[in-house]
Amino acid sequence: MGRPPCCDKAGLKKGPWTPEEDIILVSYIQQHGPGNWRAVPTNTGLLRCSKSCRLRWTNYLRPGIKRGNFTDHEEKLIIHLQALLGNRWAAIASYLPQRTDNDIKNYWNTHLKKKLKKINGSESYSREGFSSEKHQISRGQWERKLQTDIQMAKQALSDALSPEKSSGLASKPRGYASSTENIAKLLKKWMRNPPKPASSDNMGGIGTPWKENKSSNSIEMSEVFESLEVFESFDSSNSVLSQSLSPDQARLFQDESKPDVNELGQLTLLEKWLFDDGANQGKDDQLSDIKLDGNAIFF
DNA sequence: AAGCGGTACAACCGCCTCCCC
DNA sequence: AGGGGAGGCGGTTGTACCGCT
Repeated sequence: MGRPPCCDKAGLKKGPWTPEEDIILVSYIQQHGPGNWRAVPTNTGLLRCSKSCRLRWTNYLRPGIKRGNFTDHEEKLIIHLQALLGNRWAAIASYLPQRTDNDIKNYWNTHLKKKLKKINGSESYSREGFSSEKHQISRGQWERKLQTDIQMAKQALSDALSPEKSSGLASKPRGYASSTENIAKLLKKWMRNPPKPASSDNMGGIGTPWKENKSSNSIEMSEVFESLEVFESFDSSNSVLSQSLSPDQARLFQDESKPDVNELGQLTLLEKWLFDDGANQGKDDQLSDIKLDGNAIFF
């Protein structure tokens, strides 16, 4: 007797999630908190496998997720981090707490890959990312850019990890109201744009009612951009990176096309900077306020 | 106006890692 | 210490939408 399959094919529903399912999932998580995903389908009656529930939550329903266009800064940060970490989307996503790994992965595959190919030409860009030997940006420039982005990421990360500022990512069972609002919002949209009657809907679903209506998001998004513009103006003139790096350490950031043992060191260093550098808390406090406001706008 | 191709993104699949017994 | 199971992760696919011809 093997292990009970987590995704028992028989009787399980696949395909797009319906609003009803979302509501059931969210209300369950409101009560019990995320985790113990195996118990979720059993306790909720959802005909979904535990993985599917977890994925739906983490990629879509979780509070604090920012949707829509990626900002320039986010884009650059992703590019830098991808160069550093390779296709470790979860690790990259941890530096952009409002984005999911899936989102980042999709964005990379659909936008950035092509963009970088265009910019750098096929020679200097490989499937893994940059080949830094041929990278056109000089090391100094690149370090400065990275430094700026790291400052941003640091703040975002500390916000996400800070209990009082966190938008509820921690595993506390309470505090998922924003998620409910999220659902309510989506439901409104869904009511406004009800799905076309599916002629051959044998998946049991109702098509893809959830596709974000891009035009109807314009107001929200402009607000988001407003708040991020402050982000953009963030002055990162301190040279944390160059000051805290020995030449050897700095070299770690140079050649990166394939994750290897060194890379763990890189990640550790990166995280060290993100967490340890408390010298710029003044700026960070400003940013925290901005971000809090931003969250208030999002949800 | 219709058809077609490209793009974006949600969701699935299968492997891997970590934790618990 | 070893095995089993749950959760996590990255790659890939399916499909709806959009713009161009």
